Amino acid sequence: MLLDMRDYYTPGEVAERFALTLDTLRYYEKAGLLRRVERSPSGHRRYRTDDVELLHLVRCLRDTDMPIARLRDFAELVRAGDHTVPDRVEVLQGHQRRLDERIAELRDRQAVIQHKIDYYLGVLAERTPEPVEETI
Amino acid sequence: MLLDMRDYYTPGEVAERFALTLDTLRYYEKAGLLRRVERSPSGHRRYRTDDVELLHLVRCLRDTDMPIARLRDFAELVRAGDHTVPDRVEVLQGHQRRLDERIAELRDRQAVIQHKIDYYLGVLAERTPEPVEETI
DNA sequence: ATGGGACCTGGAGTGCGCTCCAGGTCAAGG
DNA sequence: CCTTGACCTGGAGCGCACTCCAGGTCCCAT
Repeated sequence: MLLDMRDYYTPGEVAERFALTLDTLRYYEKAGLLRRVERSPSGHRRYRTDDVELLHLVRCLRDTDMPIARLRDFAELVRAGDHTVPDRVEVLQGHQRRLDERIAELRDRQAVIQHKIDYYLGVLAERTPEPVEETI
Repeated sequence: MLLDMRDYYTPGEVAERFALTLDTLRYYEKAGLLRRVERSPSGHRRYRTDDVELLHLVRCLRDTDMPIARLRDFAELVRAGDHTVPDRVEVLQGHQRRLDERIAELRDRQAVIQHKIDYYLGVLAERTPEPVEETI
C-alpha cells in the first residue's frame, strides 16, 4: 500500500483543499500573495508545505476581508526573512483589532434590525388580535 | 426662536446624517432602494420622514453587506403595502441569520490568526532568550 | 446684476477581486 | 496512435457598488 510521500501538492489538490479555483490560485501568485511557486519539468506548479501553510493564512485573511494589497505586503514580509517577524505580528494584530471592530459593528447593526423586526411583529400581533390562549 | 418645523429634509442634510454622498443617495434612489423622492418646485429633492426612516434601515443593511439587489426587493415589499409585512420580517430574519453565521465565521478565522500570532511571538521569545525576571 | 452654493441630469469611469477564454503542452491509459 | 484530463499562458471580461463629471438651474445675499 505505497504511502504517497510526495513533498508537494498539485494545483488541483490545493485548490480543492482551500475551496479556491485554479484561476484564483494563479491570480494570488501573480498578485504576489505567494512566492513564485516551483514547477515540475513539464511546467506544472508544485506547491510545497510552505506554500500551503501561507495559503492557509492567506485564506483566513481574505475570508476576513483583508484587501489583496495588504496581503501582498504581508507576503513580502514573509519573503524578506525572519527579521520581519515583529512586523508580521503587527500586521496581524492590526487585523485582529479591525475584526473586533467589525464584529462589534455587525452586532450593533443587528440590534437595529432586530428592533425593526420586533416592530413589524408588533404590527402583525395587533392586526390579528388573537385572544391570549390561557392554560386552565 | 422660530423652531424649524419643516416636514422634509434636504439632500445635503440626509447625506450628512447617514454619511453618504449625494451621488450615493441618488444612486440608491435610481436603484429602487427608496421610492421616487418628492421634489421642490425647483426640482430639488425633499426627503420625508418616511424616506429617512427607510434610509436608516437601508444603511444598516448595507453596512452589514446586504447586496443592493436584495435591498431593492425589500424596498419593493415596503412600497407594495402593509400586507407584505410578513415577507419583510422573513427577509430581515434571514439577514440576521446570515449575520450570525458571518460573525461566527469571523470569530473562527480570528482564532486561526491568533494561533499564528502566538506562534510568531513564541519564535520571538526564543530568539531573545530574556531571563525570566523573578520577584524576590 | 453678480457671485456662490446647493442641487439637478445622464452617462462615463473606477477599483476590486476575481473569472473566463483561446489556444497550447504534457503524461498516462486503452 | 489517440484521446483524455490536468495543467499552462496572456489577456480580456465581469459584477458590484459606487464615484465622478460636464453642463445646467435656481435662489439668495452682497
